[in-house]
Amino acid sequence: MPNTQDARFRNLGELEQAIMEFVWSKGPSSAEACREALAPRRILKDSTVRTVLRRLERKGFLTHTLNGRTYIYGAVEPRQNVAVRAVRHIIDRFCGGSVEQLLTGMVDNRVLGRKELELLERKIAQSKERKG
Amino acid sequence: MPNTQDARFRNLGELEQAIMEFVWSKGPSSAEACREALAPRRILKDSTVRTVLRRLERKGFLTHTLNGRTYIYGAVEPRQNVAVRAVRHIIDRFCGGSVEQLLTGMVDNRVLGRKELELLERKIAQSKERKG
DNA sequence: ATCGTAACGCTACAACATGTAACACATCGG
DNA sequence: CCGATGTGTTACATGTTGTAGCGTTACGAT
Repeated sequence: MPNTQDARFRNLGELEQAIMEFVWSKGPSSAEACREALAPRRILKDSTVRTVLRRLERKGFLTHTLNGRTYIYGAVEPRQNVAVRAVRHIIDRFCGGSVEQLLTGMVDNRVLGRKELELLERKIAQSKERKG
Repeated sequence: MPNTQDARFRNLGELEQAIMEFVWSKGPSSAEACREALAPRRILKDSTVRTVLRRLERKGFLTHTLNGRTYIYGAVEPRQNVAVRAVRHIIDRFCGGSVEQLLTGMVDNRVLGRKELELLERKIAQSKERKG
């Protein structure tokens, strides 16, 4: 039985990750732009970059528009949304869907420390104002 | 270039997940116990279960002790720690290591809602009492 | 001591994911 | 019409995961 998980919940590969990172930071970009951006660290043929871009599009991370006959790939969702979706997936898988369990664990593991809690406190206050 | 990520940051496969789930919920268990637990949903040869258990041990999710000549596999870490580690990994990859970014995203995406924020508020209060 | 059985590791294989690229096709400008 | 540019197709190596066959070893009953 193959892995049935939706691709968007799986980890991206290293190169996929790097390319997404670039598109997220620089905005919609051509294949060539991606290739050049990666060039300092890894030399890739453009067909390589193109293949990965196409795969990322098929997986739902990117879409392209046309500029002349050049594909401009842009992220479907901002980084943060992808991160949140991934986290929600973890919550479902490891915490029985309970966000609290995760938060508790994060505090216990000092991933959420004093500073973050105080930030959240402010955010809670804001949220209360906004919505009643 | 293969994927260099530490195994403990990768998603577990479906069967691996199921087995971890069982061990986490029922505590240290033999291969047979695992097999029987999964049996209602999927019929597996014991060599299958054993292989996966061994892999999980190699990956650092399980350890075994001996009971007679039977291996008893127990989780190295509780679920929540694994979840938190996975989340931290996401934070590093998608949020530039900033927990705040993730939390903000979670609020924006309504993964953290009113209820959770209030729970966190209490937790913050507790934390303040405890540590000064 | 012997033999079946329980428990284990080793090896293998198919399916899929990912990095990587060669090549072939289309098209735009000169 | 030709080369440069941009794209899709196909392929292949390596690694992961699900699945299992087999061979080996040791324990308990005869």
